[in-house]
Amino acid sequence: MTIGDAAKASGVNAKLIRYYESIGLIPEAGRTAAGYRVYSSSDVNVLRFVKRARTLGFSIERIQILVGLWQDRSRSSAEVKRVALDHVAELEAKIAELRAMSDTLTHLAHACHGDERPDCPILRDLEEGGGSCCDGPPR
Amino acid sequence: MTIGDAAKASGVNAKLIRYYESIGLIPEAGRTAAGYRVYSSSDVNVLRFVKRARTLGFSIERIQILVGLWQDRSRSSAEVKRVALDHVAELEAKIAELRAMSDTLTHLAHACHGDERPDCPILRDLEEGGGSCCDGPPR
DNA sequence: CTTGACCTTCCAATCATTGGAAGCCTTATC
DNA sequence: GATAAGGCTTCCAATGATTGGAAGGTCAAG
Repeated sequence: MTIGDAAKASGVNAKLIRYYESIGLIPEAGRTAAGYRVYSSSDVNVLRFVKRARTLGFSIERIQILVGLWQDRSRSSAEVKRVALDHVAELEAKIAELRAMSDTLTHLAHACHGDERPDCPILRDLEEGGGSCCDGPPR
Repeated sequence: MTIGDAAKASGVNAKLIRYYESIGLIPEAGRTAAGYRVYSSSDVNVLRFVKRARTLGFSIERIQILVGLWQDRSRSSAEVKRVALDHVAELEAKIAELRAMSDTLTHLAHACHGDERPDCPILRDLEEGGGSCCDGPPR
């Protein structure tokens, strides 16, 4: 299989496969006499694993670890679970951050007339640093 | 005020102030005879506006627009609101994406024993592409 | 033998921010 | 006046993951 075939079979862009190789996420592929990279179906399995892990938002660094655990028959599921839960914690932190942004902005936009007049609570918030306008009692 | 003073007053790193100037987000600062950048309190206000907007997750591109509207007395609040709501839509899309990742992983981790044995539903999901393991009926 | 589709490497851009290096300016102290 | 500290300047580079393009080699079919 050439890199293009492996790309189709795995769903990972050929360009990205080369990148993954360059950073050491996947091992260096074999080469034909002409210098073309050669892939086996087990290489494609690794690429599919990586793709699924990326879909779940794992960083390349964590995927390195996961691939290592995957191929280690003496792994403990506790190790895998810890990597996954570390990632979940990061996802939840990011979600909370975005949630706070969205809620603040939604609140401000709701208070904005949205007409032809220039007066706007959104700009007032940005101007004042979001300190204390319109907020309920602090808890 | 020097750039360091403006940084302290606005909360925006001096390095970042230079960057914002280089990309045209803020106008070029005046200079002393020796070439030092000079800032006024109104410059600091702009920096604070930018900082607050970044805190709310606005892209630099959108902040350009917001600063323009802020300084445009003939703006309509509808324009501001639209920019804000566009951003809210992006935030919500991102949140939904991360939510799906987190939920999937939480589910998988829950099904993982997390002990010394190698068997692990998380790795099985990554291996199989998350196709049909453990899912309820598709809707 | 030419065309087109593939492959190769290298460099660059994305987005916002941070870091360092090398060198100049200002201020304070000796 | 020398010197040291600390702030300022510019330029270059790195982050993370991915994508884009350019320039050139290779393979298969016609």
